Amino acid sequence: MNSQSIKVACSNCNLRELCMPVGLNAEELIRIDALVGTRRKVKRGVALFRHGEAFTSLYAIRTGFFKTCIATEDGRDQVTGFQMAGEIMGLDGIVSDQHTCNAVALEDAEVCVLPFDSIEELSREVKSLQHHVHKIMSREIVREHGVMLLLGSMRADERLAAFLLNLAQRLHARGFSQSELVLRMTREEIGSYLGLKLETVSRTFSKFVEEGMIEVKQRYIHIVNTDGLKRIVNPQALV
Amino acid sequence: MNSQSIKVACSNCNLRELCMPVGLNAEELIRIDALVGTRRKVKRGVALFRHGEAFTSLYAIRTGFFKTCIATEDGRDQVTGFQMAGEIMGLDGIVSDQHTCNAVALEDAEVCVLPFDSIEELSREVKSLQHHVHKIMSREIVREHGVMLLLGSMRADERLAAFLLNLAQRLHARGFSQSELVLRMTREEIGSYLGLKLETVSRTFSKFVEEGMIEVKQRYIHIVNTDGLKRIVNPQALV
DNA sequence: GTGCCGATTTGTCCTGAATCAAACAGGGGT
DNA sequence: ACCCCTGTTTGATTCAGGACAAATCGGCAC
Repeated sequence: MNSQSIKVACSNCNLRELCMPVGLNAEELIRIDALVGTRRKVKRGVALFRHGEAFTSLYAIRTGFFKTCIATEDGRDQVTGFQMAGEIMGLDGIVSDQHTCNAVALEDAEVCVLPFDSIEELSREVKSLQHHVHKIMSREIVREHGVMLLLGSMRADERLAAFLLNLAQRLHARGFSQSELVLRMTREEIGSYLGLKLETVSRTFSKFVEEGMIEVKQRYIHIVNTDGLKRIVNPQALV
Repeated sequence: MNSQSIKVACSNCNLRELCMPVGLNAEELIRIDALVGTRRKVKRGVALFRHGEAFTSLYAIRTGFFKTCIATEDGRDQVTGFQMAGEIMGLDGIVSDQHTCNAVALEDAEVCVLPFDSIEELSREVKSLQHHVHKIMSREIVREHGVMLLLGSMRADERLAAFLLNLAQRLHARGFSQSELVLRMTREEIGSYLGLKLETVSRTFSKFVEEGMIEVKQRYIHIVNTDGLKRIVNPQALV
């Protein structure tokens, strides 16, 4: 067993508290090490999978940052999410055995390939894995409910504030600062996700800067007034 | 075994081709009959479950029509979906062991209560059930992607056309006409789902009537020109 | 039948975000 | 160091949908 094969295992992955193995005990953890068939590196700008491709596996992000988006034949394009280390992609493919969206790396990335057959097989034996898989899918459904709320009923500034707070919170859970972040996506991609045009995103950033909520230097964002942003999203929340 | 207990079984439910048992063979079908713990009648306007309540079961709709919606403390309210016979509700509750949205009956309804513990238990033994549960969750994720596309990038008339076509298609799959339908929800609920105000929904209906696309009489809708509606949603689709 | 009330339609005006346009970075390659 | 190209900012204008208001409709209780 060389150092490479040791590394390809959930049990010594530093993301195990965030990723597939959450909630598993030591013994179960060892059992799911076998889930990770291979690793795959994905260069910035390259698709991990595309709409229409056969679905075989879920993907757990080890490093890097992705967007998922759906594109219609008439040229519409909607970013459906941004994914970071420890998050699972590919759930959309299960229902029809083919992917229904594109997953594109926004920076050089590495993913663990989790063959779905193996996940189902092991899920039948390891109760806590089964339940965790259900939770992962349920979490995605709930996340999307939140996006629907955002898209259906929020103003531009509310959407952007919610977006920044969400990103910061997820990065914080991964050990990064909760007030400083580097955006991996363009203003246009943010706009697509939030149902806004890139100019509106840019203007709203500028407005937040004027109001002293944040500092912006290109993709770098410093959240100066977290409570202020929270108040924008939900005026009642903090009195 | 009386006639009542015979009826409480997937194997003689006329929705078995649409509901939980899809893809199961005769033997498996009998095994999942035991899943249905009880039936529950829900009067129009009453909540089957509410945000914050403990999650214990999924619900399969036998008869009736529901909406699911999330409400925020600041009074925002977003309809996240409309559900009809054969569809499964409650998936949002798995991740945190409590429901995160409200499910309200839009007409008198009856649901099958499927204790989630039992589903997981049986899923570990019946492969095809396991896979079907995964598909149901994946389908919901994909559906929500579609709603995100709609909310993020479509105009009012495109949203409403897509909504009508989707309803008609689902009703058709249940043996109803594909061109006539009776809306179970108010203009306001449609608007909430589509990210529009009720006045805009009403105006857009009127516009469709003027253009000869549909006929409207209160909640009754007759789709006169399906292709016309499809062209509104996607101009490229039909040449 | 009458009256009430919620749902819907329609009208008018207004506004937030889109559109169009132009200037302005900044980074990478040569 | 230079240029090019992509991404971003900012300005001016437009417009789709929202907000507000009023009229109409229909069902239901009495």
